[in-house]
Amino acid sequence: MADNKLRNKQGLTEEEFLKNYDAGKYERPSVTVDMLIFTVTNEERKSYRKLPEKALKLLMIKRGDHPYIGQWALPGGFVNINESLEEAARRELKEETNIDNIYMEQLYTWGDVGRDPRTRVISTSYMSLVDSETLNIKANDDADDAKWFTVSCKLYQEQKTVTQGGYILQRLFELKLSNEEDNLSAIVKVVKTVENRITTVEREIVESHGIAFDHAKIIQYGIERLRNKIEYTDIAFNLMPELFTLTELQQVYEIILDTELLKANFRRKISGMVIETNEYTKDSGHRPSKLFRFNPNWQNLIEA
Amino acid sequence: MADNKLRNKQGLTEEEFLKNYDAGKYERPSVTVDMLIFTVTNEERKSYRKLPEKALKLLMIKRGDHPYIGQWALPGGFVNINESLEEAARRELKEETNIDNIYMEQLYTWGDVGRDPRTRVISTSYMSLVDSETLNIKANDDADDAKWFTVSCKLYQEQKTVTQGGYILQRLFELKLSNEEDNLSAIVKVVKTVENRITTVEREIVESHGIAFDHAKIIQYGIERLRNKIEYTDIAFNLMPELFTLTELQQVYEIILDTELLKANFRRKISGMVIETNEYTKDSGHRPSKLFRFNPNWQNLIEA
DNA sequence: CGAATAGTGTCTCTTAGACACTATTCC
DNA sequence: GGAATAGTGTCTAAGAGACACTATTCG
Repeated sequence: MADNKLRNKQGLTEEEFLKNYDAGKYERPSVTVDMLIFTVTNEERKSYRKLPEKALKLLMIKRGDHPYIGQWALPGGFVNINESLEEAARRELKEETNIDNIYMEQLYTWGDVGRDPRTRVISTSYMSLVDSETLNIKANDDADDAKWFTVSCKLYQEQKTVTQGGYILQRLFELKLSNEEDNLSAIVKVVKTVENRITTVEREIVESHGIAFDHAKIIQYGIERLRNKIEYTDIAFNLMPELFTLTELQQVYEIILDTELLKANFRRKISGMVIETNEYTKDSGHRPSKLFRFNPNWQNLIEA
Repeated sequence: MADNKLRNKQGLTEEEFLKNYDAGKYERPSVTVDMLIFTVTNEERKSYRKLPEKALKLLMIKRGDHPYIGQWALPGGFVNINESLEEAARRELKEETNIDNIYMEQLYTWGDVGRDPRTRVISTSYMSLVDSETLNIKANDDADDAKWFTVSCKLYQEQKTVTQGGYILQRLFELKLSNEEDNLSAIVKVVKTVENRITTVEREIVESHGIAFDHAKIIQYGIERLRNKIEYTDIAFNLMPELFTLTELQQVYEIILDTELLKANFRRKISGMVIETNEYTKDSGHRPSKLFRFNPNWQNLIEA
């Protein structure tokens, strides 16, 4: 901290300055955290001999009050004046999932003026990845209901326009959230502009059915980040149970990346991240497969 | 937006609800933006035949008031209630550099409770990259002085401790900011913990000489991001003038990454990102070199 | 010519992608 | 045997890294 004896232009020491500091001079925005809590679950198996398919799930909360009453929003809430952003995020996470110790990462801070019709709200979004076996949902107080939705986010239109000094790349993503009861959807437009060496990316919600606030944008951004990071980090293992087969791991990569991967190549790529055990799956209706665990000593080359 | 006719538990429509909404219920933090404005400049050439060396520069502002009076802080300021985060960042950028249209990217939001001794402040940091030729510094109102500092951030200690379920990787970075008049420095500790498949990264300022608030941490984070992104995106070109030689471009990569690169390999790597012109450097004291410009149609494979 | 920088060719090793093949279990 | 999944070997093409070489300008 600064030297206490220095005086400012008004002749005040730091101590005097801080005592007189009026924090109420400016009107302040509210600050919230929004949580993207992802997990991967096994769906019903189609035949007793087939493997169950996996699905990427996102936790949403039904709004019980205005605004967007009856629509679905990301879990989250206001940041208390005496807790850090991260503490607020962990608190929300605990309230929703009843789990303490899970992977969490700050994504982005959304600060547009009209985001929330109640008042000016700036929101920092966090992404959390949970293994579904460890999971146990607990409903929140100020919300009607918390439910898992199967998420998909597909690029369905891409348009590139070449300009004098660059180009405009416009992409439309269709975001779908569904479970037994509800089907939500949204279209998010992502526009990347390159003009005179300057790149800008803008996101806009074109339409939103049943998804509150600007949360469709936040979800699309989160899925994009998840897709990027799964390629060069080990975050996927946060979605896995303690022991898993390589096919299960591959399925998780496939639903997140929304592509099919070749088995042999996949296994080579992740070979350093896993440790073989001596256990095997049972009652599979076909050849049992070896179980693996995460290798915590895998060294990530790129990330900090 | 939600259906206006729906009524909440208190029997209010959305219109009625919003009219009665009391935004003042909770104490709110202040929200600021902090700008990391980087540029690359040519230093004095040592001999008339040698090429000038390049230096990575960061703009800092001398604090004219408490707290941290006399120390140096990142440019930035409070977010007004009627402007978006990004607008606030662009406004600060314009105030400091007098330039409108430059590269800017949101980095991270810092929300620890004790960050600012005046009051609770949550700050979103942005990184901007400017070509030094286009630059023209304009001093800020509430600051004594704005000055460019040569930045370096070196890893000088790395310690890995293996635990039962993972490891702890502790890294110490030495951050140095210097110009003709001032030498600032800080040591930032970055601890990566992997335990039971969960990865956590924490940053802590071990010591800070002349750098205000937690800004040493923010700078270290920004440089890390810059180093990562220069490897797989085209952001480096924001630091280049319209026309440049490949050696200049390589020098920019080298000072940011803090390593020497092999010329032939570097040229192969960036060949798709540049367009050859018919112009050459003059009066170089040796063989002139071809000038290139950025190729705006270079397709980035990874990023959105 | 020599100092300094510009610019190119090529070898090696690693990795990503595609494909084909073998192995094992249960019914 | 057949259905289903487990698991491996190998070819090819692209890329990263290291190194050596040639080219051009100015003084």
